[in-house]
Amino acid sequence: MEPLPPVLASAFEAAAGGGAKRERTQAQLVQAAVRVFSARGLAAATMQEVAQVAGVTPATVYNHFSSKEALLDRVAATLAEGLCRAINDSYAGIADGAQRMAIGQRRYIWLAGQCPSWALLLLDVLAGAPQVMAEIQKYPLADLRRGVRQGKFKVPSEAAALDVINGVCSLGMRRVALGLAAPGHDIACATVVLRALGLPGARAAEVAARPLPEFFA
Amino acid sequence: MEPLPPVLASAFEAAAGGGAKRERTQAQLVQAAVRVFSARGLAAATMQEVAQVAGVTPATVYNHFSSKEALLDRVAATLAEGLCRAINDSYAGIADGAQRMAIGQRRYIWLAGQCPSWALLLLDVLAGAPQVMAEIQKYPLADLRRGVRQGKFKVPSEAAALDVINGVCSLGMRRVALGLAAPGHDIACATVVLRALGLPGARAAEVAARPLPEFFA
Amino acid sequence: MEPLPPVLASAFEAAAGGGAKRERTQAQLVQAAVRVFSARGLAAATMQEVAQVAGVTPATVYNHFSSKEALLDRVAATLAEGLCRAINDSYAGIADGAQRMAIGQRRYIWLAGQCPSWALLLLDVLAGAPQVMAEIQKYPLADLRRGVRQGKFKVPSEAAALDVINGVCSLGMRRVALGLAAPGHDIACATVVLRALGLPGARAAEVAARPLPEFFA
Amino acid sequence: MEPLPPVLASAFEAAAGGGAKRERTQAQLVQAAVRVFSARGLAAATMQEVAQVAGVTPATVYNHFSSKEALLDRVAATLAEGLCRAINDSYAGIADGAQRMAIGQRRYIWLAGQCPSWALLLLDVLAGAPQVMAEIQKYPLADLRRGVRQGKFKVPSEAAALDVINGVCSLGMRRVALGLAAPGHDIACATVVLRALGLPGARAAEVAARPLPEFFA
DNA sequence: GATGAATGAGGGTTCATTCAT
DNA sequence: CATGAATGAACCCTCATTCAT
Repeated sequence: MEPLPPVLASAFEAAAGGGAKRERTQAQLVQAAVRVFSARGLAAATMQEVAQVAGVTPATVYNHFSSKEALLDRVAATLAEGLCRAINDSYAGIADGAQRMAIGQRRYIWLAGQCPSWALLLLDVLAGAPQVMAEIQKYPLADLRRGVRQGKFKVPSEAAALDVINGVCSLGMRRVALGLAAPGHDIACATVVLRALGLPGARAAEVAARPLPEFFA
Repeated sequence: MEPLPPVLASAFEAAAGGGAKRERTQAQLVQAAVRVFSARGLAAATMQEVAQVAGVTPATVYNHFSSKEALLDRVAATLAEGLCRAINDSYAGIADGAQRMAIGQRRYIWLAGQCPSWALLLLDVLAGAPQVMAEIQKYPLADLRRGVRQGKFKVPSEAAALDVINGVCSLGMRRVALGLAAPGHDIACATVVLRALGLPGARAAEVAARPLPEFFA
Repeated sequence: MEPLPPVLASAFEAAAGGGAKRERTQAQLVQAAVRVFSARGLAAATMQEVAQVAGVTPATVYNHFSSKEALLDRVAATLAEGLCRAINDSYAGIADGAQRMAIGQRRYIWLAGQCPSWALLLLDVLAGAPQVMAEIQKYPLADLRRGVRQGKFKVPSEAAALDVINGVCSLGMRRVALGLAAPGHDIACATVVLRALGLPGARAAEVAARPLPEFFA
Repeated sequence: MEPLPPVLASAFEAAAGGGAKRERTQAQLVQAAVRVFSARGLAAATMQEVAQVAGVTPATVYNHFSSKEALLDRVAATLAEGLCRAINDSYAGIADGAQRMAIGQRRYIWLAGQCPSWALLLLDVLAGAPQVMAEIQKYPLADLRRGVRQGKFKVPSEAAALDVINGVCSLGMRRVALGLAAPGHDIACATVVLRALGLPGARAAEVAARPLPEFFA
């Protein structure tokens, strides 16, 4: 089984590095779960293999997570929040809501190219963990509102705006992760999203194509 | 278990009404599968319950579909193609690519409000039947190209355009099916999609809000 | 699936060539059964595949054979009696009981080298069809008694003699069919059998090594 | 269902008496399997009945044996090695290769009379477990080579010799187990085998008829 | 005589989960 | 806290067999 790609590994480091033993064990279990879920697919993955990959017995997994679903939720939360924060931090210094939005779109899609199987896992677990999905909506929502406040975005409704932001991001990631995308798909996606949010076409293309800030995941 | 909503029932009628017994039985099985998959969820549904709902023995199901996956594929194809065609037919008389696109978006989202559980099932089965998903892409793709030829759409890439079309449609349907959407979400979604495809904001809103043609599913 | 080897095909010809249609159909079914049983193994073979190979429906098979076991019995009988008679006929002109015995041993083992999968099938079906096995005992038993009458064989009991005759023949065939035998295994087997039946060692080896009469199966 | 005959029971005792629980459970499962396989026949036996007879659930059986075939292999190995060793030990003090060979033949055939259903099971499982069969060949092979070294046996090939040894033993056991043998079949079989291996007739009969050493299975 | 369709019965196998130690 | 062992509950799937047409 391939090792965790570096770009994602840091998402687990905070937890794994924490002092308490219980936290460290749980972090190991989550890592094992990520690998098993990713390798086998959500439905086909078994608790027994998670335990085996983590180097413990199934009973131990249940000492930390009361059910498979609970473990899934934790995986979803860990993956999503780690990534969201890392990506959000990467453009902390940028004020323009439109540019922030474009960077977010492009980084997620870029990530899908860097570690495809993990991206597909992320999409899968989020589809099954709605409350986690709701939780991480705060990041795009904040950028959306910032853009609106700045007069750059103008949208019929926040709901429709979120649907386009998340919808394009999901499908763009999937397309890239499956190797079906041409180069520059991230920029194209960012462009259509910005236009959907109300930027004029030329301006959308320009903002979407700006160089990405560095990203330390 | 709720009965098949009328708007979807016609998708099965051709098959169910056909003369040959084999076809009739298969149509019954597909109907039963739709109900069971929808009620239990894709993963939790069992062939035994499908058989029971269809009024046959499990062995009979396997006489017609060699595996659960084969049955799922057929359900996906039946649902998707039936709907796609019905919706497409509903705006056959409309020449404007942008308006056709808006009608498509809105009809799918409207449908999610009419029969939420079927809509969620549709989204689920399509996620697991990529070849069916690919097959039905021809409908939005045709409208997209029509709009481009008419000079109404201008997109960075067909791939990005399809991602926005499908992404917004999926999330919009889900939001409506889950009862999380405000009234008019269909129009809002159509608006953002049209803008993403290059229509100026005002024009997008106007086209998206035009009255829908009648729909006989 | 490989065709029936010529050396065995004739075993079915009498039946297949017979005038009545019912007989011809049954002969086709038996041929199909031989191929399926041989290809899949007795336990794994299914009536449905037999039907398919024979080009009929399963129900038709049951019009001719009341059960799988009945079909198996017929296969056993057809194979065994066809072979026994052909081999027996091949040394009809030889009076010496010892030589007849040696020829029989060697022909069966030679056959296992010519068509291994059929030989293994024969061994399998005979193991499961004791009455057929009993029926074909008459051939070696006749040669045994002939040898005894001629004063060439001297055995503690007919039962022990049959056990050695059949035991060596079975294992020798299996060994050859599995490709585990050195050249000349047929002669070696015939030699030990003749010795077991009372021939002095040198004479056993000489008789066992005599040229085989022609064989038209 | 008849209990394990004492003469075979000891083959399981070492394992059953062992301290570790896992080993004890496996020994129970093997015992249960022996009884079920023997009562129902190899093909018709089910894991569920094995579990029931062992007093556990089917899942437990699969905790110890990954498949029905794995269980069968273990049964074959346990039966065969236990018996082989016990019989071999019973004539440990005898130097004469011919006599050792005769004792082996007779003991196996005697055993078939003592516990017929177990003998038939043994023959069945060995037919389906070639690697176990190969493993236990070392016992007769050693005696064969010993006899050859002692100048008592003279055989055309080891392969033919093994075929006669095993062939007669198998058929002799089966005949006795099925109740088809006259008294003294064991001696008759041993006689023909010794003659096949090169002993002169009179000497073969004398050696084969010597009293058997005691046997504590 | 042949068939299309259906089935009854059950088999092997899996896996989330529990509990005494 | 971790474990070894066990389990309950089903599931998917198979196949010999039947019967109206």
